[in-house]
Amino acid sequence: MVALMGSFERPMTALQAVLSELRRRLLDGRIQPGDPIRPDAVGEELGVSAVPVREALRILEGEGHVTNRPHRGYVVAELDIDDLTEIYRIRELLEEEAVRRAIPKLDADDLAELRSTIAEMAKAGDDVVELTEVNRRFHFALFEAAELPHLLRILRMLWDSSDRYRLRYLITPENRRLVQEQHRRIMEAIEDRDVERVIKEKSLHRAHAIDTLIGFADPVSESAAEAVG
Amino acid sequence: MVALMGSFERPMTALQAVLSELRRRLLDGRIQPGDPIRPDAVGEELGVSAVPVREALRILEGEGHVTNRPHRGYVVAELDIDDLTEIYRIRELLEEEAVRRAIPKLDADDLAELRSTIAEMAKAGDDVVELTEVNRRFHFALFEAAELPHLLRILRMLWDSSDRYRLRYLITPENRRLVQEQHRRIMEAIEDRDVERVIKEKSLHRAHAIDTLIGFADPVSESAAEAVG
DNA sequence: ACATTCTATATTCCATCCATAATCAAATGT
DNA sequence: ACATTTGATTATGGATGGAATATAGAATGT
Repeated sequence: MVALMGSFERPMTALQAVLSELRRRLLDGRIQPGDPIRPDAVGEELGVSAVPVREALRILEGEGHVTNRPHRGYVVAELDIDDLTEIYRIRELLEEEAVRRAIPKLDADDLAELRSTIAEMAKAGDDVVELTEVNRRFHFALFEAAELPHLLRILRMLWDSSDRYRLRYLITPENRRLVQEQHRRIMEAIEDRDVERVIKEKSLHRAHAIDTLIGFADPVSESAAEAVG
Repeated sequence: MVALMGSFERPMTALQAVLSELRRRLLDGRIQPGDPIRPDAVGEELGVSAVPVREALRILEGEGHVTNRPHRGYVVAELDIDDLTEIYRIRELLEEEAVRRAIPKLDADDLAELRSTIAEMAKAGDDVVELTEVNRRFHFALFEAAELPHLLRILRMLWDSSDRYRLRYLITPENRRLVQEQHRRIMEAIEDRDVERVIKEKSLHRAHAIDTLIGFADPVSESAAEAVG
């Protein structure tokens, strides 16, 4: 048998379908913070039962997207200014480590991948969802080279939980232009294998984002309650 | 109505019961890395159906304790030397931040809590499971003072995923003695509000643990596959 | 009028049952 | 003898229905 291509069309489970649909809705704002999510209703809408929906919600709960209180259901989590600031601080700590490990390991393919995402970004134009995804691919193409699976997992979690807010950052044309410029500067530093400069440019990138994001976020609400003991 | 005590005896859901039972078994080694976990079998054993077991497994999957491949079931994840090293490195980065933020905020109650865990530890004697739990309470009593919920969540995840191995570290009387000594030294630095010294002592504490743990771990297996896409 | 208890409703949580995908062994063909 | 295909078995993933819990509103008492 020949080596079959990258990832074959596996029969998608209902869980996977529901999960990616809920993620999309959380990202594009069709489901808002504070909204309750009713497994039965979602299931009916998507043509599945409540069971796989509940499993999807457990996963989203683990990622911090929704909160659950026993017998009271699921609610979309809110991130206030403190939450966003904290998440960006953690990202700063972990991404610096990822970059340090990644830069020396980058091979030709990785560099090509990075350059191509920059090109894609230019082509994406004003499609904000697309831009958010490409932006993410750019940064993770770098992180992945570090070959630190646990670190990567945590970074994915952190990006996931703030994707929704990052999308709003890209709504203004001014910010879209700026992001492209910053990516180019980061890319130059990467090509020079200048670790410290990459870290610095990425810090500036993050700093501008978080400063703007803070304007969008809810002033300060009490932190979402823990769950499931 | 009077304010009712800390946390009232809520009617535990089957999910919660299964989840804590599975956690216990993962911790004390009754379920070993590589073992498959069959929802139906576990459910029958615990007197519940497969449904809540599967939800519990989704949560454990999110925490990295088990892996799942669609239609192929759940398997307890293995941590090799690389995994443990990586996890301890991430802990180092994040715990340093937690300590920096926590120390200035510690109040009298927090200090009392910390001291009491040290006393408990002395009393625990040779009960390794108990010691593991108290050890954990000591460190998290400190981290919690930082009031960084997301950071705390990640740290809990990291500790969870390596609890199993940490327990084996405490099996030798020599290590048990050492841990007590190290806690005392950390405590002294805390009482002096000497941030840098706390960080340094905690680093030594971790370093000794990871050096020993590496002896227990599997040499190197390929990393566990991702899941659920 | 206010607080408390009772009742009705909605929704969660879970047990049972079933369809489908994956696995293993036997059978077939080259 | 070896690879491939077929068929039987097992466990997963999901649908349906029902018991238990929380919530909101009505009824009752002070």
